[in-house]
Amino acid sequence: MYIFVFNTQSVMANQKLYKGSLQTIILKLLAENNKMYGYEITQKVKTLTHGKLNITEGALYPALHKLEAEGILDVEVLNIGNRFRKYYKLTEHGTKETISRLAEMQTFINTMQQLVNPSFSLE
Amino acid sequence: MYIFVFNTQSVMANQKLYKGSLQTIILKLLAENNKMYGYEITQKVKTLTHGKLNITEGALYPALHKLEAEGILDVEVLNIGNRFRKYYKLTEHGTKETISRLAEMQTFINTMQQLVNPSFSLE
DNA sequence: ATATATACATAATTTTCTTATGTATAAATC
DNA sequence: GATTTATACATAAGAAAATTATGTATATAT
Repeated sequence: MYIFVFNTQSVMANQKLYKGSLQTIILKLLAENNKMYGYEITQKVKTLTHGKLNITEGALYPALHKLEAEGILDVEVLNIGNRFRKYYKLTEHGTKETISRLAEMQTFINTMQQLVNPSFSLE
Repeated sequence: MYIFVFNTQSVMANQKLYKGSLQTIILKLLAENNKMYGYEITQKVKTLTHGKLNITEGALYPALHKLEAEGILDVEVLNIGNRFRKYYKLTEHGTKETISRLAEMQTFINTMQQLVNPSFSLE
């Protein structure tokens, strides 16, 4: 006999809300950690958000490829034993872009906070 | 001779970030204002966000119709002179749903704030 | 020996938006 | 008076960004 208990309140709130913020999250992590590989990013985000945000591979890898194609990220393939890892890091342009995206994210956060709960506002 | 000046920094930051939050914004406004019509919602959001968020009609009306179909909103059609307006208000179920969605939004905001700038965190 | 974790990738589908288009009345401007 | 802008609804086509499903392969833990 098994009893499963899920705390749906604390885990995986509304994943939908994170739509549109994945790229900014990736850029912020790379700004802090110099170079990271995809799987590492998913684990780091899971840890930092206490499991609230789980980046799926189907979202992550296309996002990394796109950022690379846009010249925001550089990639370096390293052999680790018998397998490979693709390490990503910010280009010079990517660093500028990150600063800009983080500013936009802060504006967004402030605006949403103001909208949903004016009393929490910093203004 | 015309000179156009746009301040692209303060107006319309990254509209993409708002993806997924439209329904919650609508619900919050209806919780505060009892009943509102579509156009009124777009104007209210524009004012409250100082022009940072402009809800398009192509996004708004389908969202209202969906919330109504889900039993979250009730609609009442009123004649104003020679035209009509569709006033929306929260159902009983919609009020509960709003409380839940606002809690999810607050969790999202806190998580994103923590991610992009840990020093701003309230924790 | 088997299951789980690590590590990449892509295709099909879904969701949610933008952009474009359409209709119609009211008010403001030229 | 004519024209533009604002008010007020609606939907269709297309784009963007995700989820879900599937695939491959090695390393580690049970």
